[in-house]
Order: sequence, then structure tokens, then C-alpha cells
Amino acid sequence: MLINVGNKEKVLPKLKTEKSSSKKQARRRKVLDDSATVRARMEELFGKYDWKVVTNKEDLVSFLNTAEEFGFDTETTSLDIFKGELVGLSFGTLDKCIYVPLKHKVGMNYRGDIKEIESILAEKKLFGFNSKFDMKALKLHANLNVKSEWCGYLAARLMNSAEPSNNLKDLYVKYIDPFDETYSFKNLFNKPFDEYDPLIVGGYAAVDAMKHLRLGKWQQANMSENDLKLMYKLEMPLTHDLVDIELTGIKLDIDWCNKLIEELNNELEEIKAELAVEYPGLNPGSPKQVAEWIYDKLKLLDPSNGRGTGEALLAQLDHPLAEKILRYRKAQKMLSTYAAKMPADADDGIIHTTFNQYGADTGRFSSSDPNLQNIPRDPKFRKMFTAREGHMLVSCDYTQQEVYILASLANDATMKEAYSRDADFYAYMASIVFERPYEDCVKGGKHGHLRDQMKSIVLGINYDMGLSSLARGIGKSISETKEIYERFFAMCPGIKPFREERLKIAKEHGYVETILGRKRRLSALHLPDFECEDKEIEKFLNTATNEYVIEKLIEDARAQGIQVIDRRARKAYETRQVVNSAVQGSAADMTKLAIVVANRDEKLKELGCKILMQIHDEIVAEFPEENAEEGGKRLAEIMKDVGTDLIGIEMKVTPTVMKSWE
DNA sequence: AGGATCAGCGCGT
DNA sequence: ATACGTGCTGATCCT
Repeated sequence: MLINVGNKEKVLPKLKTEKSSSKKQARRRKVLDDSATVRARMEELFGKYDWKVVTNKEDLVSFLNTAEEFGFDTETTSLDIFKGELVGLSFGTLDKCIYVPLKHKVGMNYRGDIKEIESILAEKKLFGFNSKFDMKALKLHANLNVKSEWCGYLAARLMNSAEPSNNLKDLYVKYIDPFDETYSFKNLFNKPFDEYDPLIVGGYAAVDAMKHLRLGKWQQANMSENDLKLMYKLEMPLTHDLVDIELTGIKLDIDWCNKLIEELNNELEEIKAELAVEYPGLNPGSPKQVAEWIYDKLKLLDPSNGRGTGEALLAQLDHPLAEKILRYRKAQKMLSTYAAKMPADADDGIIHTTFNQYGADTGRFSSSDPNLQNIPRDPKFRKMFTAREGHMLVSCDYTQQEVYILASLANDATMKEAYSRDADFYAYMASIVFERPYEDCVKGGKHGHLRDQMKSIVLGINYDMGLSSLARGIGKSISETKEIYERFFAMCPGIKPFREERLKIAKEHGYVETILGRKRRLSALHLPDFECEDKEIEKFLNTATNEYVIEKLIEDARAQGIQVIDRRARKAYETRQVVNSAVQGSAADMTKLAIVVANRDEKLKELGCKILMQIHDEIVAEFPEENAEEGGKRLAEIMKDVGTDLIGIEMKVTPTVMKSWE
């Protein structure tokens, strides 16, 4: 496995690490291009390991008979399994490993059908790293069904959501062998793996399998009981489900895509023609050029607040140029990211996304290549995705999933009461907090706007919004907003203690937990606001309360060349993450568990249910037409029961049956 | 000329 | 000083 997943810097935008320089160095290292050099480099890296190439069934079976647990790995010619080939397969014990070449263009390949070892593999515990990729590749290209016991990537994410790198090589050096050299496919090889002789490069593949086992065993021995449970009850079953979900894919309505493409292209041409007349030379896709027109040539805005050209800013301008730019960007986005992108990514008219089941540090999924979790709400674009012949799509979504979870985690009597009534939640909450009759607070009622305000406030609580941004959101003054906020906290007595309790735990232990005990690590909350080489200044800064005095002191100290570390922004950021992660991460727990349970439900199996995708609080599945109605009900029921069991509040799930997604 | 990376932007829950 | 993502284009740096 060559993918480096989930390895993004997640820090305040301003903070930088020294990571980029080492990457540059790696890039400069000379690529190996002649076989003698490759041979020498392979020997240098893998000569110390006990590895060999296996090309016949007897040797393979006899190796597999030596142990019960193996690391495993696959080699492919592309990270997109639908474009690439399966080139080989490797297995490793803790000290021996083998490479089984399947489709090398040079040297000898395995003689026989690898499918024949399926039953042997079923008896073994296979440790992978991002093993979903390998399972997919084996299933797609060799019809070989494998269920991995362990995924080192998922385990690493569970053990430390803030791990600086989730790359196998980095984890291996950090936890298993500090003297092992890190290397990557790219700086070892300059042509596809199948163009090398397995006898020369087999070590590269075989050793990874061994490393997978070594890392996995270390993780099992060192992770908490609860993390182990999450692996075995949630993430591993889920990763097996995702193999099928991703391989199944979702059908595209190509004709409809083409229609959208044509429409958008026409619109873009029109706008470009209009722009060319009055604003010659302007590329509307270039923020820099747009800024030049707005700030320099037309002087529509004063650049003192920066030279941004974002939507909110342009929309205020009320100028034909701004209006055209916005229309252009919208159409360009819809075309390049959606309408044209989907058919381009499809394989035989089917979209196979890749879900990263631990994509976010909260535990949420992400989706890529293509991302199916940010398809525009506009039904025009959702309609690109359609059910197969004779089938229907069923979409089930949790109603206000995160708000239910907030009510449960905070154990807030008012919010729980709101949910126990069969009423509009936000309208009910508005009627309590603003002390108005419920009927007046419903959508379209006399005080319907209070419902909208309540919605913004609850969203604000979830993101731990500051007063000023909330005030902007609901269109009130800061003091009015403050009053509303205070009334909300008074009427919902669970919320404040919940925040404080979570924050206290986070400060003490450095993490916040979801309902299933998934941990999100935070690094700065336990540290003081300020650190300074001059301890007297440090003490003063950390005890002072006057904002102005603090700023002045920092300024003076820095002017004298005294370093001051100011963690206030980071700590405020992490404070917001504490509140949100508990809720967002618990929501992720809920939807993940629902998929696992649904995929094991006998009735759904009988009904021919195939789950196609997850969009955080929504699961989309496909059923044979005649079963869709019943299947939707069953899927919704399962989701509801899983959620209700988890949080102790009756969840609501709405199924929708449709031919195309909407 | 073409690849890698960054900034700015905008789409979703 | 609103949480979590992916990915496009253009700009820029590098080979």
C-alpha cells in the first residue's frame, strides 16, 4: 500500500511546522533509473530482512502454514484500483516475509490461480495498513475475498487522532524501529512496479507486509481496552462493509451530466463574452486579477481590509462586474467540480468514491475521488446519481442528529422535553426561551423569525461561536445577542455545565471523548496562556486580566527582543473543538454503528439492500424496485434504533424512496 | 514545458 | 476568532 492517508496538518492556519523542508530533501534525492542502482539500493534497504519471492502454490501454502497471523499487502500500478492492475501480493510474519508476483512484466510470476488460497487465508488473521484498499484490489482483480483482522491506519487514528503522520513508514520508525530508514515508492522507483523484476524489488513489497504485522501487534499490545473494542466492534466491521460499498458504487445518469455540462459551458461562454467587452484581458477565474480591477482600476473598495474577492464581499458591491464574476465562479465550480468531474471519474458509468472512514479527527468520514459528501443540494446536480435498472434509491437521514446528541450529552431537561413532544424542535425551544406561545413560533407564524434565530443559536452553541459572529448570524446587536444567549443558558440548564465539564476533562487529560469513547486529542489546553524566558513577565501575563495591559506588555517585551509565546488563540480554538468534537464525533459514532448493524441485518439482506454512500447523517442505499418501500422503512428503523440506544433519546429517521438522488 | 505546492475560493454536513 | 472535510483554478517555484 502506497497511499499516505489522513496526513494533513491540523493546526491553526498561522502555525507552520518544519515538515516541508524534509520533503524537499526527499524529492531531491536521486531517482534510481538503472537496474544496477536499483539492485544496490534494494539490497541496502531490505538486505537485512529475511524475504523471498514465491511463485508456486506449494511454497506459498507452506509459508502460510507456519503461522496464524500475517501481515499482508498488495502492489498495484495505480492508487485508483479501477485504473490500475494488481501486480503482486505479500505476506509476512514477524521475522520472515514473502512476495508473490502476479503480473510483473519482467521476471517470473506466480503460477496458478491465487483464488485457490482463499480458504487458507480465511483461517488466518491478516494485518494490513489501510487494508480496505488491499481488500478491494484483491476482490476486484483476483476475485479473492479477504477479511483483514487489523488495519494499522485505523488503529493509529484511534490511538492518537493528532498523530503528526499516519504514514506507515513514519509510524514504523516512531514506534517499532527508530533505525529503519523511511523511503517512498516515488524516491525509489521511476517506473511502475510491474516493470521491475520481482527478484530485485520483491523486498520492497514483502517487507511492508512484515511491518504491517509488527505495527499491528504493537498497537494491539499498547492501545486501550476501549480502543480495542472500537476496532473490533466498529471500525474493522465497517471497513469490511466499505469494501462492498465502494466496489458497488453508484450509477451516473450520463445523459443528464452531459446536459448539465452543455448548459454550464454555454453560460460560461456568455459571461466571458460579456466580460471581454467591458473588462478586457480579465480572467474571471483569477482572484488576483479580479482584485486588481476591484481595488486598483475601479476602486470599488478600499484595500485596507485586505484584497479579498470572496462571495460575501462581492455580493455587497452591487456592481455589474461583481455580479458577473459571481455568476462565472458559480458556473465554473458546478462544471469543474461536479457536472464534468463525475463522468470523468466514473468507471463504466459507475462512481466509486473512496471513503476515508477516519477522515476527520473527530471520527467522521471523508470522501474523495470524487467527494460524494459535498454534492450541491440543488436537485439538478443530485439527479446525476441514479438507481440501476430495476432498482430504486433509498435515502435515510437522521433528523437534527447533532442537536439530539447535544441534548443527550448535556442531559438538558429542556431540550429533551422539546424532543419528547411531537413538536417542531426549534419552534418549541423558541417559545420557551423567548416566552411566546408555541403556535406563534412555528414556521410562518407570528414570531416565525424567532424559530430561525433559535436555529442559529443552537448551531452557535455547537460550534461554540463567539457573541459577535452569532450577532452577525441573527442580525442583532451584540448586547441583544448576549441577552438572548444568557436567556438560552438559563432555560437550558444542562448546556453550560456540559461545556465546563468537557473542558475540565480536556484540560486535565488532553482529550475529549465521544459517546463511544473515541478520543480527540488536544495539545495546548493544559498549558498556560503565555510562556516567556523572563519568568516575571510570564507570571504577570498569566495572571493579568486587563486586555490592554497584556497587549502592551507583550509589545514591550518583544521590542526588547524577549520571546513571548502567546497561546490564547490556539487555546480558544481548542476550546471550540472540545465542544464540537464531543457532538460531531458522537454523531459519527452513531452513523458508523448504524451502517455496521444495517449491513448485518438479515431482513435487509433478503430485501437486496446495498448501501451506496454516507453523508454524515444520511445513508443512501439501493434496493430492487419492489423492495424499496419496505427496505427504506427497515433501514430507517435500524438507524433509529441504533441512535436511540446510543443516546437514550428517541431519534427520528426519515426514509425517502426515489429513482434519482435529490 | 511540466510537476509540486500554496493561496483563495466555494461546495457539503 | 464557527466545527469538520475535498478539490478546483491560478500563481509561483522548481526541475
